[in-house]
Amino acid sequence: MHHIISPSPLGALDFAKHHCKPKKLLIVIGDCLIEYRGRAKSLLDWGERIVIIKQDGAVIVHQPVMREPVNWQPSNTKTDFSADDKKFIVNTYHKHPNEKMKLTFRNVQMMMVTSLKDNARIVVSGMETDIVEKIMEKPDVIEEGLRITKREKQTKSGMIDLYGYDKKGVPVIIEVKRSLATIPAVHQLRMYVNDIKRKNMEANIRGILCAPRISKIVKNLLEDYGLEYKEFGWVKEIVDKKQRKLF
Amino acid sequence: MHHIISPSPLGALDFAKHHCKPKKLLIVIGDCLIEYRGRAKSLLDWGERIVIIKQDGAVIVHQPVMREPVNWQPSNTKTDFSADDKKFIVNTYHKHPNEKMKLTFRNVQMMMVTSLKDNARIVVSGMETDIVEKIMEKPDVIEEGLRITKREKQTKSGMIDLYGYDKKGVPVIIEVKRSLATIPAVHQLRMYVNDIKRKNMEANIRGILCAPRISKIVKNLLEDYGLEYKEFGWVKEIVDKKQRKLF
DNA sequence: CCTTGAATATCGGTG
DNA sequence: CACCGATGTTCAAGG
Repeated sequence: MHHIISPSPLGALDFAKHHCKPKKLLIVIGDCLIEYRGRAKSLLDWGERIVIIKQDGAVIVHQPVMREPVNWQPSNTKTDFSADDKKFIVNTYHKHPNEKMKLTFRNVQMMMVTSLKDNARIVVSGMETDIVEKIMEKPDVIEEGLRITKREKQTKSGMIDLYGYDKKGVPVIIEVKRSLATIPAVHQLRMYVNDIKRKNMEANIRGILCAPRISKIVKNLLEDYGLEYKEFGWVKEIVDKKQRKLF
Repeated sequence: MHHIISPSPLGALDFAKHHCKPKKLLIVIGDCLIEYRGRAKSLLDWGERIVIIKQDGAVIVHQPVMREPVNWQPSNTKTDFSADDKKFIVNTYHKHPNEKMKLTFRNVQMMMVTSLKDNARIVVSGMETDIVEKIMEKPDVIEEGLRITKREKQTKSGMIDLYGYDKKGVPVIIEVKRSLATIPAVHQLRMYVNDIKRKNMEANIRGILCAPRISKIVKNLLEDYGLEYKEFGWVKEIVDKKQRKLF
């Protein structure tokens, strides 16, 4: 791990050239102006930010607030450095899509280079897949007597999450949302149901939107279209099952 | 700006307690294990990462690769520190939604505290709003003789982007997508058209999906529902207009 | 490679 | 506060 405090622009360039090799991670903190051009175009006026150039070439720029980076480049971005006696400049280039970002520093507070070792992969649970799996395993959580026959069935209108029959043998289509269900989700479910109705020449098909909660407008839409809502509350049980071995 | 290299766990705690006050920004680089519980649940095994605690309380954790943080907390998160002679521990708590994240460090490479000043706001152009504005200004880019009468009109099914009449006086509904148009977008447009048809007792209403490109499945869907597609090519002109004063 | 949909999405605007 | 849609969304999975 190497670092330098308050280098001059040429000092910063020297540090970058000397230490910043492939597979190294560089952090620069300083006062910069940022121009981006690619899928869109942006300009960010002077201000003090943190810039991280990661070991895979990804570049992220953080202002002192907010979770999101204000500017960035994805993995496999090429970076080069230049300077004169007033400015230290970082240029980044990416292909497919073509994008470039230029950072012009008029002051650098600190730079550091290191190489981090991290082979761990995060394990997350409680997401839509987990909920779908839970319903597959034990369809009674939706409705007594429900049988699931297919998962992620392809239709002309897109993919549906679950397909099966209720205890009376009526076909049931289920769309799962792990958070607040949206209006497009209702339209999507309605299209699924219509497609199946048309295809099977079958008028009696149920569509169920399964989510922890829905807004009033979504509730009304479902009613208008003869669709149903099943609240699938907080998935504590699912999370605990998957995480038992982790914690 | 203060920093410390390779502190012991208790040294790290001392540094954090001494320097980390509100409105300060803290960076910790070290080997840690991370547990998160909130909307979902996650576990990340030991590895070397960069942790940034921002001046608004946001916390982001970056592995040495990828653009996205592996773990995080949003703005207004509370953080506290503790340690024993083996471990340095960072606990973070957030409300609405309730979430907590615990970082356990078994080694710290570096810590630094600073306070960054950045009042700049990024200016981005080339996005959907710009495209909608462009069409408002000069509807001929969509079709000769088109008149736009309303923007972001509220309907029962949601919001539509643009509403107007073609040169023959036929009502036209336009949905704008700045990138690849999705299947839900088609459903949405279809619902808009149906709503207006029903409300106005008017059978002849056109729906146009406006996007730089569409997939085959979306093209087929549009045809099935009697909707239209208008390619709105790369928005260089728009970008240039808005950015002329910036660059 | 392209297409599709999820995300601890995040974030801003509006009622 | 809840709701809604855009994002330079990013990312992984499947065809």
